[in-house]
Amino acid sequence: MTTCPAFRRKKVPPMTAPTRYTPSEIEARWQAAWEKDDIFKAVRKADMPKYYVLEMFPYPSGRIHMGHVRNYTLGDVIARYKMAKGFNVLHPMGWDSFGLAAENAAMQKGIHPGEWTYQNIEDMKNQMKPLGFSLDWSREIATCHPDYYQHQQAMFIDMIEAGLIYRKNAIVNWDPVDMTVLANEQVEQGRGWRSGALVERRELTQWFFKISDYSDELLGALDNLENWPAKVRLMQENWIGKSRGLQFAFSTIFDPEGDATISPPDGHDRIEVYTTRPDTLLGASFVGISPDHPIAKLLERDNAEVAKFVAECRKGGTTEEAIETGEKLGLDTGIRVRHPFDTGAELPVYIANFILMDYGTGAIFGCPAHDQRDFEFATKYDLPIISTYLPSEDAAEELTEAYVPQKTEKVFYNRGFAGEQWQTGLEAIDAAITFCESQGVGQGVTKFRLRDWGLSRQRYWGCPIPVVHCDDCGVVPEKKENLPVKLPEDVTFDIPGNPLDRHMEWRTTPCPTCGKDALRETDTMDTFVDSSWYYARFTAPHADTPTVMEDAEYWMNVDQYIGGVEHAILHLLYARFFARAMQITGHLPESAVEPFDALFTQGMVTHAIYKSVGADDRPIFHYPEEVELKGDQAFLKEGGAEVEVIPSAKMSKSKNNVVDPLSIISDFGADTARWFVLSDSPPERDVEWTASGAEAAYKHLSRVWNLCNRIATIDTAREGKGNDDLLKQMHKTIHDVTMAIESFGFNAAIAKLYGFTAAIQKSDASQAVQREAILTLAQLMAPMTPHLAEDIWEKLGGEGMITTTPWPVADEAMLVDDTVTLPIQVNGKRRGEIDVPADMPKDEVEKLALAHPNVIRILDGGSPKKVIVVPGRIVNVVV
RNA sequence: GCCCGUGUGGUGGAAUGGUAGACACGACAGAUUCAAAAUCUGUUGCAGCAAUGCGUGGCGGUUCGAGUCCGCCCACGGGUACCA
Repeated sequence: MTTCPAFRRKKVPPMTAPTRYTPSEIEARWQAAWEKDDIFKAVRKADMPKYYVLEMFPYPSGRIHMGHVRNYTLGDVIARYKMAKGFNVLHPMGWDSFGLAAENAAMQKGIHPGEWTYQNIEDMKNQMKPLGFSLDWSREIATCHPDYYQHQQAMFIDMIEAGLIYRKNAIVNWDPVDMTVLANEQVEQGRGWRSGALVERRELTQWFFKISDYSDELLGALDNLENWPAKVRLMQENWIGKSRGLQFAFSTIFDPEGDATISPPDGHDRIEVYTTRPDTLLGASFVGISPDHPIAKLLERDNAEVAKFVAECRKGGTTEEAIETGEKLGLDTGIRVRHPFDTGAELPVYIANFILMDYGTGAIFGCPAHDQRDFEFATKYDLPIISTYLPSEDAAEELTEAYVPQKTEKVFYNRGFAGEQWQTGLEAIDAAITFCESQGVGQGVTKFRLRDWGLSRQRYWGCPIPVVHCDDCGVVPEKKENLPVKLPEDVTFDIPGNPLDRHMEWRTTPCPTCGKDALRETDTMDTFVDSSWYYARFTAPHADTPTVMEDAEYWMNVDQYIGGVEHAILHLLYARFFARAMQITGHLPESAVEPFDALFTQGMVTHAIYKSVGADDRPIFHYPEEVELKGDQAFLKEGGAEVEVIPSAKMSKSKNNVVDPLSIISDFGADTARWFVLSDSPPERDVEWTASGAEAAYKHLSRVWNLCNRIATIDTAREGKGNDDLLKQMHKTIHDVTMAIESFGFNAAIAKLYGFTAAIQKSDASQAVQREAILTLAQLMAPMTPHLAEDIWEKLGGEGMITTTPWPVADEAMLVDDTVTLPIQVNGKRRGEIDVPADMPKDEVEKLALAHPNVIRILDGGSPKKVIVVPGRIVNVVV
């Protein structure tokens, strides 16, 4: 900034522009200009095509991180690009502001969850504003605000009436010391994270959405989501898990040895099982039931051994991962069942800790020969292993592991009972179902893995479930005119558990039906409910009904939804269900049951971890700003000790490798931060944040800015050279960048913009052409670096604001090349190249290729077997 | 465990089945400077003086041609229903 004396001595041309790119000045000025004109405020305009861009709204943790910057920059590029393409853009922002972290903060810091949350929202908004996103802040919503959740409560009541919600028992993680329900993430290795007590599974009556009624619908509709990533559709398909199988019953023999130690439970003379592999029925060697199966529960009452075992099974967390990876345990109940086709055979009934009551019938038969888990179970409990099919007719039956071929593979059925001896698994399954049905042994049924959505949470910081428990009238929805059921504010978190349970003043309320004193429901809703309809609320954020039909009809669906792939299943599936539920209850039009037309899933932002070892052998993680990099090595700024560099880890507070975007913005400006998060990596991949990359981005933007100033001072009368070349490259760049933005190839777009910048820099074209080139460059950069683009536009006399200027259109005539360079391959290896006219016929290209010195040398007088000419691409000579 | 991804130079990455390494970082060399920073120019996959050979996590396959398609394996990441 300061001018040194040596510089002053030189003859300096009179300066007409500031000498340095200063983003802080530029960015503040343009943000004020956009705000003054309210250009991002979305207003319904019937005569304009709309475009709704939505990024998954953030949880207000208090600090934005680079992941947010990336997510919202991606959305902003689309929003600004679509605006330039003439769309009426809706680009709103809000806060997913109920959740566990606020209660944790309350416990740790003694601050009220509401106060903590609202302060975080304020802070994060202040951190986001300098980034210059094209957001319509007038539509801001926070899910923890009664203005939002009262409508959720109203819809909840509508959905109860529509039969979409019911109550049933379900299992939770119970901390027996803290006497509280734990979230899965609060269970560490089977123990409560605070108390350290072994977690138990406990049953509670809870609220459920009947999402499973829509399994087939949600599955089938995936086919129409063409603009969703295939991987997300596949993940949802597998999650819903449609299967066809056989459901049948084994008849039970309760007293096989005649000593009558086990009393036959009433109504349990049969055990219903479901199997997707009925073709393995003759290989069955045991029956397994869930510890939560009615028979297990009956036996538990008067059999101490069973009671002990079942109690053991109930220890540990509830996650599928914990159950599947834990040790497989079983207990022989003494009960036997008859095999339906081998009436002489009796199979033992085991209670097994890996069988889920929620899936199928809560009971299975085990076929150890064709299922690795059953194989291990059979080995452990010394049960027979009986093959039903073999890889060949003479293959040995002795197995050292389960034989599990693809279902599409043909195998030899040595104990088949339906269909051919040689058939595929799929054929055998169908044949087995048909045969069993004809014999009156069960029937073919379709089942889904998808379970109903349990929405009850035994927590304070969530949307209260608007129902009342009355001694006389039972469970009754609150009257709509009494909404919102607001959370009480006078609560404390010094005692574990849900403060709502203890708040008798809040709980006590008149029964909506009979008026007598009754008690409020103290469960609150899963935060996935909040995020299942915010996209719809954004279309009419201040309405006194959940949605407004005209607005929903105009703005829905979301044209482009952007967020992390970690939401591929739960959030996105729940939102799809909820849109249907809203349609049924009259809150969304039929056309909006699939609310997200296109989905883009972006990767994480990662950063190296700097680690050293402290005196007590415990690892110390250093912040990036504490570390100085020299090549591959890193040293502490203080003391100079070398630290270990662990590359590319997910940014995490506990590892101190979180880069604060605010410091990047204050050092280099928002445009640099935006340019950098877009530049190096494709948006769907994880991106490594490096300080050097950010500096490079800043240098480039400075170059563009300097270039603009230089062009402003060129003599306008100068003729210049290479005008057409620069214009040609300009049109190619318009074309390439437009295509790249349309396909989320922002990193590729930026590479083209680098190339075009270099071309302008080296160009000797006239001032008019150079001016046109850099104005176009500014337009193409505007979605990414809007402040810099506006500044260039203004300096070189562009009309109005660049943000509201239509997107440039490439001249098709300028895109075609007269000649092309064709690589010449011999046997697929590149051996040379030739320049030919673009429209040269194949046989002439072939002649030229064969005349190439390298080809002649390799052919060595012989003739080629074959010559492949792909016009405009390649020539391959096969010898 | 199960489901879904990802894997390319020293680094981030590019490449409708058609010249592997665009663009950028870093490094090296040069210009400029009293000197440095900044800026500008050039070189840079590996081996080799070179001709050339080898190269996209590993092994195999399809193809005139494979980073790209298929099969198996390895490593890492996401999800696994109460983190959001």
